[in-house]
Amino acid sequence: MSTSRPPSAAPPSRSSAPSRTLLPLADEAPQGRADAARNRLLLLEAASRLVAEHGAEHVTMEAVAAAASVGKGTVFRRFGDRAGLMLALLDHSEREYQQSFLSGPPPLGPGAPPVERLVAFGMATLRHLAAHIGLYLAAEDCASRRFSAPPRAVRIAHVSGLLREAGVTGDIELLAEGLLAYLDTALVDHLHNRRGLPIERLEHCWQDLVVRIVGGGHGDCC
Amino acid sequence: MSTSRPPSAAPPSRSSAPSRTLLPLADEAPQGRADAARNRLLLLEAASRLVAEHGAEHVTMEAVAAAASVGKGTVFRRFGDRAGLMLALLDHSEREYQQSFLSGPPPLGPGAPPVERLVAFGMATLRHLAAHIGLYLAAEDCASRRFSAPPRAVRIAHVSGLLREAGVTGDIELLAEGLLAYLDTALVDHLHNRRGLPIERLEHCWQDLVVRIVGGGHGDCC
DNA sequence: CACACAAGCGGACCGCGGTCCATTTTCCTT
DNA sequence: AAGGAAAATGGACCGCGGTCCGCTTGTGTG
Repeated sequence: MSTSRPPSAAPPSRSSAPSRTLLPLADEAPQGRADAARNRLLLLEAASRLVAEHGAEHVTMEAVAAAASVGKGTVFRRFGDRAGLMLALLDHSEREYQQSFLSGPPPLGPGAPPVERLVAFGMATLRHLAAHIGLYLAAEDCASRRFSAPPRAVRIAHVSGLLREAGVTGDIELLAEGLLAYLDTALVDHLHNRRGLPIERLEHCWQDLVVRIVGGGHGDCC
Repeated sequence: MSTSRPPSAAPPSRSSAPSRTLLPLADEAPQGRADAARNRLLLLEAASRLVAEHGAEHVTMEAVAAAASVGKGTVFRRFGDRAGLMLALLDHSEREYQQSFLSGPPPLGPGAPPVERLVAFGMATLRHLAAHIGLYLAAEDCASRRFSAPPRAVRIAHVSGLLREAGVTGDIELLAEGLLAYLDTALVDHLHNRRGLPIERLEHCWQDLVVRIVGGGHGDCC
């Protein structure tokens, strides 16, 4: 795992998957051999079908390999591990979601006051998460994969920025972590899917949380 | 897993481990055969030693079984699964920790104003977590084991109660979940052990968080 | 004390994630 | 077109968590 490694392209993990910038980009295989790119597409297609059919949690790597008529080793070479494959499957919608709050129309995107953007961000995130919960759970299952993945970094940066814009004082970075913890995949799954709380209730509480934290932060109330 | 099961004692999971009340209690094996109780002790002792030697993350179930001179099946019969074993190892300190805020001296225990208790609770939790992080991570590794375990229920109830006492209005239950999310095992591990933030900084931000959330809740500032 | 039966035991077995490496394929160079 | 090296492949292999089931052992009963 640390001895000799090819100079570029596909180190331990994904080959052209999420890691270029902060926003993961996966679809194309800009460099590399033709058969590799073709197999990647075959695999994504097969995986997508299997996930749609049986749910992400029941899709094994071997099944994906078989469905794509490809060796098991190839799946791991292309995507690093199970989480990497799931992340690649999420790439499309994750990018759309990210762009919606990074450069989309207000109140989610730039143009609205930061508090409104923050509230809208939570709503969008909760809904995005709920829509793809299976894949996100599978992409974050083991330990602290969820903290190293690019999506989280983007969200942290975004929330931090909005808090700062909103004039919040204090440990912005940790405050952002704290806020974002409320939007944790497993927590949302637990509250919404296991305990049955409607998303609207989670959204409402998010709004409350934001108002309390931001509202108390720049002291314009006393 | 649902066909025929003995009438009492040890269903699928732990035999006499956490589940009696909300506070897990594990040590004794009140009912059951003598050799079972002896093996349970052997196993706990062996597991404890191995964890101390190699860290919880590197201790395999087979190794524990071997170290206790016992069959692998016995480990699973006694503790259900890996998480159950880790939880059993945590039982002692978890009980001490729980009692410290449920019935200990102020400001952690009853007697102090709720906001102070809440702040003290966060400090205690952060320190408790940091002290046993390896075991907690191992006890919560897979998916949403962390939401079903008794410890979490106790903490939620406690935080909810304090919020209510503090006169906070709104969706108390969800606010409690949100606050507690900041004290999530994996998050604390990430911030403290991976990113190197000192516990004091986490504590300070917890205090900030509590003040913002509670302070804005009963409107005595405007 | 003998007996019967449930409770307990252990290790073979399974499935899955992940690794390794001998072989094959692609593509660049001449 | 030929050659060769890097890149890619695939499936045997490993370790670990978890299950199963035939055998052993402790314990209450007559």
